[in-house]
Amino acid sequence: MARILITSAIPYINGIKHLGNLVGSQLPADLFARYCRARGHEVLFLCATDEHGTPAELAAAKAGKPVAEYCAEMHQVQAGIARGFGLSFDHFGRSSSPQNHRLTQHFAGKLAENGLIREVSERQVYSVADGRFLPDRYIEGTCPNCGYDKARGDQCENCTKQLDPTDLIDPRSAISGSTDLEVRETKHLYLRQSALKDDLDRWIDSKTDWPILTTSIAKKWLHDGDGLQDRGITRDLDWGIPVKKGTEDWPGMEGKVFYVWFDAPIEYIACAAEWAEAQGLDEAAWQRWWRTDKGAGDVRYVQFMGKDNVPFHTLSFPATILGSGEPWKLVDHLKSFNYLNYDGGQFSTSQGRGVFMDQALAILPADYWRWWLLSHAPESSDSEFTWENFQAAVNKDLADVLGNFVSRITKFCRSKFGETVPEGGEYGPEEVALIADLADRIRAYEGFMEGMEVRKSAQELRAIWALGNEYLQAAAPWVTVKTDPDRAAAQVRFGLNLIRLYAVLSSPFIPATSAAMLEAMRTDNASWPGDVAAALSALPPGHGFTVPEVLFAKITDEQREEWQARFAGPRG
RNA sequence: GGGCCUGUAGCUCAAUUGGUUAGAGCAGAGCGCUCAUAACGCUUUGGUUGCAGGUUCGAGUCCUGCCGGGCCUACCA
Repeated sequence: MARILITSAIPYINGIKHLGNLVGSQLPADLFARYCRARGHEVLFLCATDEHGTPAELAAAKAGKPVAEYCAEMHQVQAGIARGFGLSFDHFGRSSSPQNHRLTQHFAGKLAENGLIREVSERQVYSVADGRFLPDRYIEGTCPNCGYDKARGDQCENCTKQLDPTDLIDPRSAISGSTDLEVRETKHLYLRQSALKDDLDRWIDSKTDWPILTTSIAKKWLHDGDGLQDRGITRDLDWGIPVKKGTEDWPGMEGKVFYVWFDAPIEYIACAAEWAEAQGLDEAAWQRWWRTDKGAGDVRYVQFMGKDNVPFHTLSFPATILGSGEPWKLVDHLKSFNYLNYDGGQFSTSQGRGVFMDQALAILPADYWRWWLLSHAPESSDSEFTWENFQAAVNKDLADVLGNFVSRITKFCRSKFGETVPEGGEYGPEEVALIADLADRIRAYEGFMEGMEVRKSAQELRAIWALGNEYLQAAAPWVTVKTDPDRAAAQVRFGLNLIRLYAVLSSPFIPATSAAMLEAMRTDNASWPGDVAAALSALPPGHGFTVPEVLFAKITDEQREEWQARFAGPRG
């Protein structure tokens, strides 16, 4: 039994996430966590909301609420939706937790002790009307290069020229539109990532089995231009973790907070501390997952995220950990995903384009979405959601191949033998042959799941389902029942046992349906089929069952057209 | 501008890392079955692997150029 620590990139607090966000981190992480648990491993699966930063402050202001209150509410909303999707976090924490405050300040203190923090005085744009410093992207003006009047302070979206906010003609605040801007001197802390460049480089080089997407992004940042740059880790904001050196004040940094990208990954650790506290456990309980000197030596740590998060997880966060000089666990495997597009364009939170998690759940049960998203996960390149593809794939895979299999065998049994696993007959050569085929495919499925090859896993699982229909077609119990009732009884018994087997194998993908299948079979035996022959005798003759409701109703053309129209425009 | 990824059947994707005749699922066609959600099974039609060159006994795979799509480029997160 292995010990596996799993984290999903933590979703930002300013609103409900769309399906593209879900498929890039939380959902595949949940698939892996459920699989690892099903295999009997000890798993700690953590996620949280990422609550700091300018967008959170602005979203709260827009909602007319204090930012702390807004974040607390949105955390509850996101937690509820996560439950709705069956995301099996051991804990869903908050980056604003007291635990994260302490740990973030602790790491900053250690980094300072080790000479890896430097103070930098810089000049930044301050908006008098907004009462705040403005990040470059929150300053708008006319592009000096092309004359576009909505150029942002970091780059002109029209001509793509890189800009400095002071380059803009007639600059204004993107928040309030105010032109009452001035440049003020302010002091910030920088993490000396450049000093850790060689350590990080060697570490990345040792990760030969990571996705190319992951290592190429890391390499680019390490070697591009002058190499890895130091990064500012503080901001002039109200909402965030106050800058402290461990538990001590940091002279000159009063009123400043840590930058969200400094404290967000540390929340992975703090979340474990939150989990322990919520479980009534002591410090040692979470440290054995995170401190290699306190029991985490045998932990395998896997992270899941979209490609946009890769630099922070391959460089910034490892720099924080390595730089602390303390024996914290570094990530062992980093699974990154491309983007899911929506009907010819990108999903967009800011533009309200696509299907959002709450809307998805309002339309269909989570398992429909889980199956489609995972079986189309954007692993090798960006992938695309279309309603036609969604309807066709879900109807075929879930309703026809799996759902109908369960229907045909349970209903046939009920009509010929009653709602009891029939007695009589024995498994013959056909069943033995199928057991061998199943075993081959199950072993392949395990290999793909362990390798986090999501699409291939789904493909293999579907092939396993299809074997059931092939078997029934060949066995034809509706024929043998007339000539050789014992033979028919054995065939039906085999088919009913396949339902239980499928429930177990499918549980990482479609947990709610798997549970319904086990319930219909009136069993709580969800043990993984190491011995496939034994697994197919788990339900003995005489065992009662229930014919379940249709597991997956088909998506009709009318529904699809209605949804297509409803989600064509921006979210209302 | 620079870097990285990507282009394979009508659609969505594979191809053991340079090795026989490029494979699956869906959609299409034909046949079979009648237990089942008009479901299932079997058979089958689809390819000049974006284009043009090159290296090699051999290229979807490596190199060069061109065309298209995407991402990143460090103060959104």
